[in-house]
Parts: sequence; structure tokens; C-alpha cells
Amino acid sequence: MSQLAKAYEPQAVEEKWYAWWLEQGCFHADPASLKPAYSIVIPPPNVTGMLTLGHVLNNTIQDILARRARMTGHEVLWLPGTDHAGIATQNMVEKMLRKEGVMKHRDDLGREELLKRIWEWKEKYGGIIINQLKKLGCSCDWERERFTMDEAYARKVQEVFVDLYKKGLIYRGKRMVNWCPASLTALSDEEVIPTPQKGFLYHFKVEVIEEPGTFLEIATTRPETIMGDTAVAVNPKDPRYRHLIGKTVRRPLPVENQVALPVIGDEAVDFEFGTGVLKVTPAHDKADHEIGLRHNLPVIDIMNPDGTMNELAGEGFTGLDRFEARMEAVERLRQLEILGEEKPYENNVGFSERAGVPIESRLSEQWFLKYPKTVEARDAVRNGLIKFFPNRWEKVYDHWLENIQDWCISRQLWWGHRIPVWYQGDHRESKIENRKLLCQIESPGEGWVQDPDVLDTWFSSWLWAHDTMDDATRKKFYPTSALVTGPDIIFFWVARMIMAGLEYTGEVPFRDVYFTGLIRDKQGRKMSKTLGNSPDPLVIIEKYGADGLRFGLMRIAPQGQDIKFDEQQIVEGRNFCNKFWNSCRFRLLQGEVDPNADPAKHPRSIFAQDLLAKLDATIVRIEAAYADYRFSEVAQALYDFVWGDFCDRFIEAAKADFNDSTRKVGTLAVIDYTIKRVLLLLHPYAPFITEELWHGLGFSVGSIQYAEWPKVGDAAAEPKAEAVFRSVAQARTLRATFNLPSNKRLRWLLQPEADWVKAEFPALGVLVHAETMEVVEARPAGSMAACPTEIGIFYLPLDGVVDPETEGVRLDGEMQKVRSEIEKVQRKLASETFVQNAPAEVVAEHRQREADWENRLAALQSAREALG
RNA sequence: GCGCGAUUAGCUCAGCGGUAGAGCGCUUGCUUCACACGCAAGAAGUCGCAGGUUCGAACCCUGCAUCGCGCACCA
Repeated sequence: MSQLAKAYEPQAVEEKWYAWWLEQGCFHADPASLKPAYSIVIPPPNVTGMLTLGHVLNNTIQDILARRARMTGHEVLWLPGTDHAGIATQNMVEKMLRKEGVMKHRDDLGREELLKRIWEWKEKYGGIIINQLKKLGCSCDWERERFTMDEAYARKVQEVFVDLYKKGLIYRGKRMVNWCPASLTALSDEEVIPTPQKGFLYHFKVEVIEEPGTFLEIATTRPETIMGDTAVAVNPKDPRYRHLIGKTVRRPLPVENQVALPVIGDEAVDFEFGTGVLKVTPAHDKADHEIGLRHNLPVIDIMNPDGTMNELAGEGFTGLDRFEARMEAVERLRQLEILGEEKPYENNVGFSERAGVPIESRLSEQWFLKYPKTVEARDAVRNGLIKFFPNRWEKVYDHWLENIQDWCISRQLWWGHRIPVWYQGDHRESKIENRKLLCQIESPGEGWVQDPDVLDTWFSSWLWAHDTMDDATRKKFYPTSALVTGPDIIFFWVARMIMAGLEYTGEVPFRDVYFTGLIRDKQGRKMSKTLGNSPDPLVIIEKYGADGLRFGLMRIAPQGQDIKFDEQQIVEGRNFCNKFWNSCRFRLLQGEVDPNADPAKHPRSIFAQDLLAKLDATIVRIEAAYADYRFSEVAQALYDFVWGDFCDRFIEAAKADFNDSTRKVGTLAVIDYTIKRVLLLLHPYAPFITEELWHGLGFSVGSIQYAEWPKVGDAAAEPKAEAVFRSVAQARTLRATFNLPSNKRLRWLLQPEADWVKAEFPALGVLVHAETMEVVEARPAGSMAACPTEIGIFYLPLDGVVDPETEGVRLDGEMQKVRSEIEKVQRKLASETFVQNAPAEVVAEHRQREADWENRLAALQSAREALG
């Protein structure tokens, strides 16, 4: 390629290189490789998923790590796949089938048929998100793509169940569980999202049977459960009520059956809350259930699984939805004239994470897991065997493990891993102990029926780090190097994977865990479908290119902080790519690129020396940032170096060298050397454009992703170049002060401060956009604007441009500023305590600063005097 | 109630003990032979509040406030 387009055009480039990478097998991990291993397993997106900005962030980070590891000589495995996402997927397909009129309820189709339909859906649409990841440039080993319901993986899941059952860690029990009335399944505690709800605290009175005329006032948010009440509880320490313990009250509902309820004493009752009198509903509240157990209370379940009231709720309630029933109950209490206050009240109600409806506490028979290796899992993080970035999540993790509760792992769904348990006879037989049960994968034979339930999706995901690998792969790549995920699944997934890893491999599943932030919109709100504030990453890629999206997003993603997304940031990412593209294009206009350019072989200008030192500093900065997973810092370092040091300063100054054949060769060598390193450093962030330029400039015919990561050189800093750039800025300010258009070439004169400055006149001329750049040894005669700088005094002939008065005003203003700086420094130096206590070098620094400002003031003064 | 974050220029955010920074936006001037997805210059901040430590605090400590998150409670 000898010519590049004027602006970088990502679309064609991206498609071309991704296809080429796949064709070359660039992403395939070889377990037989002798290179050190680096591995990541993808947090498997739901098969129902569409790419969101959250995925973009998460997977860009993983791709950055993978690509950098390849360049630093590792054999890299980035293992991709998808999650069957039990509830989410089944809900979605059922909804679709209902909409299409195929069924009204899942029972219309039956288990076999529904599963067939879900599989069909999965085969057809399940790959969407995977293809979207390819658009992003993700370098996953697609030959190893896994699905949590792949045959081999599913078998592992069941084996683990059987194993844990045999170890006595899995048990079946009738317990209060979180029940989702929409999905008709039990949920784990982690799947319940407490959400503040505005409602009412209803007060109602009940009469004490033994003491007519004495009433207890009860406060409740759930009057619809009164029909399930089996006691009224007060705190035995509460002087208001303790004498009533042992008496009875009449339950007001259902009206036709106002049974007597005991008044019991239980310390769980908070007498500060409400009236201090609690109605106890053991069937529909976790805390009440515990009270019920303590007092041997009967349990009356008045609800159907779908949240409607059953016949035990009594006439007028049966069949009503729980919220309709609430209104009905309030109305009945009102009719009975026992309804008191209705206080507006806000409390937290648990919502089903997937279905978005309030969950019910419900007594139900489920499978539970007593977690294995909790102590070891805690220690692994405490002792630094696993490191969290940012480390504040370690505390959150530790706290959860400390208070860990058994995990309800059975789900009343069909889509998922079926529980490998077999019953002889009816599995729903009321007495558990009467039931014959076998825990094994294969059917024990005739007359045995498999448990109809499936396992919680996370019961399969927790094996993802090791059971996605075959033996050879595991040998080479496990434990994995890093895990990149969101903190929202620290309990769901990260903690459980650590326990599973320890239990089944004896090793932690990963070394470093990087928690990304959450992407929010400009106003700081969560991205959500209903708000419509969630931009489609594919549209963004279409507009700005994948590299622009990746770079722009990474630059504003500080470690583990939430990110306020603003499309403008992606525009900047795109602009950056274009800027670098154009610097390469500019280089090509000067002739062929030397892929092995070595600046050491040529004399070096001060600008070259400065640039190489800055390049080294940038590499150091980048390495340090990678060590702490500070990805935005890496991006910023590249941005600063490319745009500031390379384009704005070095290339601009170098333009003077292109007319000077003796300097040109060396300068081009420095440019080639620098571009090559920038391409390498930038590649993990912007894989497409760097591959395109790598080939376009002729660095190699192989992929850049296997080229060697740049090493830090030993270029010493060159303060002369810095001085030139600072001085040029001042000279440019002078020109702007007089409103001299920047396209106008001017006659400049410079009285140099030192001899070396004379050698840089050609560069200075370019930088200040000079018609001519003349050396003077003293202030020239005539009307001149003067600008004293550390490399000398710039003069601009003002004849006919501006009157000396304006110049006088400008100089006075400058001097004013300088004087206040001097004052500041002097005040500090005048403080004895400062001079005595501060380190010597700090004091010296201040002295130097004072001297510099004094010099500048003197120069300004002489310019002012010369003006007259 | 307990814990964790955040609070710096109009906006998004760096800086985390020694002259307050970047990008965007804004103002001014520029199509100067890489780039207007650009170049140059400029204006703009008592670094949430109050104390303390220190020669010196945006930075360390202690309170407080506001916003956000998690855990617990939630009759």
C-alpha cells in the first residue's frame, strides 16, 4: 500500500481482518505449546442475549488482556460460550409461543415438546450475541465454544450433583423458599431483589375473647394473609401486652369462619414497630414461619402457586389475585368496623430478578446445597491466592461467605439440567421418608420416575472455569489467569466458582478477578430497555468503528467505577484512531517505511531524543497501569503520547527536517521506530486499525498480534526540546495577542539564549509559522513586540500592525502575573519553618522557581523599557 | 442499622503530601502542502462542608452533608 485514505474507514477494514484472523487460526489455543499459558473463560452471556454496552466493556477488557498476552509470548486461551439461562430463556420462548398462539400454558405442549421448541429457538437465535462479539473484534478460540447444556458439560453438572449428594451436602427439604408466582418456581436468595414499594400499613382491631372489651390492634402490610394467620404475637417483655399472652382472639377473616387464635409471646416481635402486635402467618412469611415452628403453630397455605387465593382463603377470596385479595380484605375489615388507620408506608418488597414481580415466601419441597469449601474459599481471597481488582470487593466477598446460607438449587422449570434423582412411585408423596429415592444419572429401570425439576442455572455456571476444558486443555490452561466480570454476580458466580474449583480441582479457578463498573447513561441512570437509554453497540460500531468504540469506552472506564456513557466519548475514540491513521498517512507521503528502523544508527535531533524518552516513559506508564488493571490509564497514556508528543510536537518540528537531507534519514527512522511501537502498544485496544496499518506500512506479513511487545529503551530525557516547545507556545501566544491569523507567515527574529538554539532555527521557523527566522544578537531597532522565553527573546516587527501602546499593556499584564508568582514563592521561602523543615530538594526547587520567575520578569522589564 | 463507593473547570473524569490537570463544550483566529474526525491561542475551579495532623493538604485523620450501591431489617 502506498496510499492511505484521507480518513480511516473502519467498516471494510474490520470485516477483512476478522475473517483473516479466523482463517489463519490466530485465536486457537494449542495445549501442546511450549509457551507459558494465559487463559480466560468468558462470563457466558445468556443465549437469549443481545450485545449491550456492558458486554462491550467486559469483553473488550478480556480481549485486551488476551491480545497483550499473545504479544508478550503467551499461549492464549480465551474460551467463549453461552449460558442456557434457565428462567430467562424458558420465559422468553413461552411468551413467544403464547403470542404465536401455539399454546396457552406450557402444559398444553408438554415437557418434551416445549424443550424441542426451546432447542429450536436456541439453534436459530442463540448465536446472535456470539456473532456480535466477533464484530467487536474479540479473539476468542471459537473452536472451543461451549454451551452450558452441551452433552459433556451437562453430564459434568449431573455428576457434581450426584457427588455432592453422596457427600451429604445436597439434601431435600420442605422449607420456606422464595417463590416466583410468575415463573412458578423457587428462587435462590440471590435472585430476589429488594425493592422499595409504596403501600399502606393497615391497622385493625381484634377482641380478646377472655376479656370482652379489650382489644389488640394489629398493624400489617398484608391483610390478604389474615386468613392464613394462626396466632397473634407480642413481645413477652412488652408491658402493654404481656398479660394477654395465653389468651385468645378471634381472627376476623374469613367472615364465615372466625376461628380463635392464641396470643403468644415471642421475642422476635419488635415492640417499636407498628402497634407492637404481630399477626403470625406461618405459611406466607419467613419470620412468621420460624415463630410458628417455635410455638407449634399450624400452617395454613391460602395461596396457589401462581399467587391467586385458594379455597382455604374462604368465600369471596378464592380465585382472586393476591393484590385484589388485599383490597378485598381491607374492604371486609371496614365492613366489620374493625379497620383502623391506613398509614401510607414504604417498605422493601422482594422482587423476582427475572420475572420482575413480588416473590412470595412459600413453604415448598426443594433441593438445597450446603456449600463445600467455604472456609478454603474465604482463605483463598484473604491470603491473596486470588486477587480482586479493585480490592474493596474482597470485603464484600468475605462478608457473604461469613454469613452464607444453604443454596436452594431446584427450579420448577423444564429448560435446564434435570435433577439426577429417581423416585419409585409418586415423587410428590406427602411423606418424604416413605419414598424410595436414588441419586444417579441413569434411570434405575422400570417403575422409577425422575425428579421433574431442573437445577438453578448457576449450578451449571459454577463449573464453567474447568469443565469447559478437555483434559489436555485443562492441563495447560487451568487455573485460568484472570476473570473479568461485573460485581453484580460476585455471589451468583465468582464466589461459587471459587468453591467449585477448590472442591473439584483442588485449585482456585483463577488468579485475578477484575470487576468492571456498571455502565450508566449520561444522567447516571442504569441502562434499561424500558427507559430506552441503552444504545445499541452495533449501531455505534457502524458509526464509529469497533476500535473507536473500544478505545473511547476504555479511556473513560476507570478501575471498577461506574461509567456514565456519553456518545461523545466514542466520537473521541474514533477521532483518536483517525489522528493516528493520519500520522501514518503523513509518514507514507515521505517514502517507504523501514520496518527495522533503528534510531541508534543515525545522529539524533533534540526532538528525536525527546520523543524516544517520552516513548520509553509511556511504555513504563503503560506497564505500571496493566499491572494494576488500570485500563483507562493505558488508553490515556497512548492518547497523550500519540496526539501530544508524537503528532503535535515531534512531527510538527520534524517537518523542517524533510528539507534537509542529512537530518531526514534519521528523522524518518525515529518516526518508523515510533509508529511500530505505537502500533504494538495500541493493538490490544484497537486491533483492527493496528492490523491494517501494520500491513499497510509493511511492518510484516504476519499478524501484529503475534509481534513482540515493545520493551522500554534507555533514552535519556532531553530538556532542550521541552524548552523549545514551551518557548514556541509563548511565541504563538504573542502572535495570537495581536490577532495575527495563524495561516500568515511572519518575519520572526530571535535573540538566542544559548548557542544550541541556533541549530534549531529551521524547526523553530516551522513551529511558529515563520516567513523568515533571523538570528539577532541584541534587540533590533524599530517597533518590535518582544517575548522573552527560556531559549531566547522572540521579536515580532510590529510596523503597521499594532501600536506600541497595546504592546505595553500586554507586557504590563504579563509582568503582573509573573510578580504574583514571585510573591507566592517568596512568601513560602520567607517562612522559617518551611526552610527548616521541608526537605532540602524541595527548598532548592522553590529557590530555582523563584530565580526562573525573576529572570522572566527581568526580560519582560527590559522589553517594556525598550518599548519606551 | 452496618458496610462500600462518589463528591475537582459548564459536562465527563485524571491527579492522592510540595507551582490545580486532560478531553469535550465555550470564545478568538485559521482549509498553513497528514488529519476540520483538524491546527493555534484564550476564558473558566475558595478541589462538597467543618475541624484536625503537617513547614506545607484536593491528597492523610475525624465528623457532617448530598448522591449511588451492597448487606441486614422490613408486621
